[in-house]
Amino acid sequence: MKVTIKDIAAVAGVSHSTVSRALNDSPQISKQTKDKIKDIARTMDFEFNAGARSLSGRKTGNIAVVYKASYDQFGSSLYISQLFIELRHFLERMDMDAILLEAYHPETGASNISRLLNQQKIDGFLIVHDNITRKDYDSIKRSCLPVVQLHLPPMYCHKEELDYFFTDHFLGGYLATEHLIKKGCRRILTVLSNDSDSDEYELRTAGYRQALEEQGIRFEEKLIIPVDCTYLKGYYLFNTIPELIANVDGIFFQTDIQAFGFLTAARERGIRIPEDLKVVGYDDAPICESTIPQLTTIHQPRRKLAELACDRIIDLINKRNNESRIQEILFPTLVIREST
Amino acid sequence: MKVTIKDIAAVAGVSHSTVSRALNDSPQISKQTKDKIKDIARTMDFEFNAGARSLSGRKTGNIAVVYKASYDQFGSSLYISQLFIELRHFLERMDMDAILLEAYHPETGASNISRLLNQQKIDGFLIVHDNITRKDYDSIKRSCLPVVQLHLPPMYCHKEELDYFFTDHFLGGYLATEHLIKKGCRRILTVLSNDSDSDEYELRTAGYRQALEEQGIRFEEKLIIPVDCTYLKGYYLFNTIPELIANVDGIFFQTDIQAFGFLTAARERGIRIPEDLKVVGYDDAPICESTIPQLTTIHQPRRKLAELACDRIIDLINKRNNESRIQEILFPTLVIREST
DNA sequence: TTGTAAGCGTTATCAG
DNA sequence: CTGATAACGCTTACAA
Repeated sequence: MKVTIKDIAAVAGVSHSTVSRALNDSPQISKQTKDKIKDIARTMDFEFNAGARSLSGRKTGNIAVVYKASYDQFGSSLYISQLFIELRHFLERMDMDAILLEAYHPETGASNISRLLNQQKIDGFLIVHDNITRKDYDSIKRSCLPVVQLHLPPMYCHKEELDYFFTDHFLGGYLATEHLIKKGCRRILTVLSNDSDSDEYELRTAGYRQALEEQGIRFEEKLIIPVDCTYLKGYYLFNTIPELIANVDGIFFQTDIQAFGFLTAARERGIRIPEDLKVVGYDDAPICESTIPQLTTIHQPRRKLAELACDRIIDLINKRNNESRIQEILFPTLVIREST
Repeated sequence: MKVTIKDIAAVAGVSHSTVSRALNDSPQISKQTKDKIKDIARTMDFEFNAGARSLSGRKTGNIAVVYKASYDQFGSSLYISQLFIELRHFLERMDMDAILLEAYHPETGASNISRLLNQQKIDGFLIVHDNITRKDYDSIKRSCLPVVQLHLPPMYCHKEELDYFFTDHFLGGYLATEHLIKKGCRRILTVLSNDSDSDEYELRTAGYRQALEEQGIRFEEKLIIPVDCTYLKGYYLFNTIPELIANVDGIFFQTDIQAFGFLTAARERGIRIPEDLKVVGYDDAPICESTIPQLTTIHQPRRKLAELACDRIIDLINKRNNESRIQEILFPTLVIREST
């Protein structure tokens, strides 16, 4: 049935250890036998048995992509699901299989991290979750499996101990606001998500504030509006805070979807964007090109982030450059379209 | 380091085979020793080594969720990514890990199905892909691993050979159209995706046609409009086919996102929905509740589909009721909101 | 350059 | 009811 290295050995007329060495490109096998064996393996459709391989100390070829249960709710998930797609793409190109799972069991609360660790099912962790317990980070460290933290900094672990790749949300907020100011805005509202579970919005707001103050514009608490991260909340902003909108010449939406709803409502009310009011979004979701006018936004370098994270985890698995941590904060960029 | 059944055996003062039996709930072990051993295992944070387990004939605890590369493009992906979330939820509750991957390697074109099969990495396949080669289905069958086909029927395999769960796209098209007719529409346009890669739209259109003809309404080819599956294409329908829209009293959009764009444009033009024109969508994406007016649509039972598929694959893995195939076509349902 | 043999952690068979 | 022991497929000293 399943072809093993012994089968290949029989066909090639060598021992199974020679086959193992040949297929693993051991330097101590002559090119000739290597080629012969590889040829046979190919024609026999051979693949190493994953279980046996991991048992005898090799790698499993699996990487766990650990995410937060709340990402599954629609809304916050747009950016994240795009990020996962990128991650899978890069892992696939590196011949790694991705096990995608929530960090904690939805019913029992048991840690999937420690389960995978103990089951020895994987070679490393990509963590897209800011709320992993200190205990879990410690278990991972004890196991000596590599971890790369993505997207958000961990709450219960010192960042210094980890390899990570984040994007600079402060800078994103700064860039968006600076752009509005450059375009002549003097009174700028910012709308953010009231998702209390994550502090990226705080950082963006801090960047917003800094840009204002650098340009000598007074920062006002009341111009910070937290609402649900939905199209409709953006749409109905005219109803919820009419007096604020009337007295403002620029709005920085911290999610594209909110901006989308707002732009639609503005058009219906005959408010000209960008002439009467300028609007910037955040994320550069595909939907940005669908808005009318097209939305100026902050691009999060999700592909680059995925690529760096995948390259790094593979390096760590192969024990390359693993003496010190690599920690990088990627810069978001401003994408100017029609709404400013 | 890693705790094994031998470690537990040492602590318990029994042989490692007793431990194995106890933890696997073998009936031939006394309740007393069983409890003792399970206790020790728990306090030692024991988990079976996955590799060793699968080597010696047991299951891997992994299920492959195989999808089509084109699903990663935004647009078609909304429904699919929701379906994946549901699948992961159910698998997780059954203590199975999901390996999510494209059917064919994006660069080499090599089959991931046969790779996983030969590597013996998984216990079964959930296939969300209508274009798997006959060869791959044959390999799976030869391996005796269970498969469940979801969402779409396979093109290169007789459906009779498979367990599957689909939804009835014909019925969906029928229900949408019948509803419009009941609401008084006599001239009904249908807008579908021009994604040539999949025949769900043909089926929906056939259902549309049948509903028309049953009610004695003439079917007209020119009322079938294939466009890209995007918000903007829906929005600009007024520009692309103005004369058709002017002469129609109902539109059946075969994707919600197109309907969404259209509703926005209609509102801007002062066309009253549903008074002047009635609109039905398809999918029941979360976005339906965000449209103004809220969109009447066809709900695809994605949760039920995921649940049935996961239950079935687990049964098959455990060799329960596996003498014959289970094949079920789920009924979509009409969700009436404000647009009709 | 290649072969032999031990070992990885588990399950299963066979005795007792 | 429990314990030895072989076997699963692979890697890796150690020998030749």
